[in-house]
Amino acid sequence: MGTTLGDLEQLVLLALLRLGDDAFGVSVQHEISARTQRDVSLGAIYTTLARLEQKGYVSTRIGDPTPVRGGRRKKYYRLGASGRRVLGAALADLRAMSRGLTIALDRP
Amino acid sequence: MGTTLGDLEQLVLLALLRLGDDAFGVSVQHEISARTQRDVSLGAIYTTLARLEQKGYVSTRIGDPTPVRGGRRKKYYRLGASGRRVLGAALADLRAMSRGLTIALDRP
DNA sequence: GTCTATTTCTTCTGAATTGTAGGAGAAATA
DNA sequence: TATTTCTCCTACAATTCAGAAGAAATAGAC
Repeated sequence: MGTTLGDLEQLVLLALLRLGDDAFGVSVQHEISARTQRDVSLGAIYTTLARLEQKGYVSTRIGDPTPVRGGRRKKYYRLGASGRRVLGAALADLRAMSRGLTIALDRP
Repeated sequence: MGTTLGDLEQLVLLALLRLGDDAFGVSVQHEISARTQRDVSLGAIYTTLARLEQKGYVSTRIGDPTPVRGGRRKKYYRLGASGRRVLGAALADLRAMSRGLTIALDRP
């Protein structure tokens, strides 16, 4: 049981960073689909979030209900110190491997 | 069964790019362990290479025996056009998700 | 030359981890 | 009660992983 992250785990953790205090299941899905070419199902998002929580990489809190029809209480996720560290390590590894390789990297 | 890459697949493909004409199982492992903090077993490297070949992302050729004791013939791997494209897409997604963050993928 | 030892590299195998989709369920307002 | 939003559950597919076994090459002894 190493400390490495899968590729979806990396994307989800990055989404948490971007979203700050407004990171919950649906908004994470939106963030990923808006910025990448991947369309990930909500089920995949939630199972990934649950696993990251179980590993201690993210913490959660239950939000207040919103005055919107159907506005169920959201479960907010937040990146913890260990999660940030592991994510940084994963990205650092990719950076190290791709350093100097302008060919593959700058290709849109 | 999409066209997404696992995180080890990404590292292996990057290693192939770096190694050029000298990419075989053991050298891929060396390249990754030399540049990253990950220590990946040879078995993991070979299963990943085989899967990438099966997907058509890499091509292979069998090399000549080398004049070294134990110099078994190597199986050389080379990144193909589709592999390069998929790798570029995976890295582009990560870049898009980390753009603007201090933890960014392309931080100097 | 042939046999054996040794080294290098590859392949196999089974298990653990991670990724995935779809639908059921819960919780909120109208 | 109806409707909407969001979460959770479940089952399976794909990827990652380590360790052991296997194959292929040279070197040295005889």
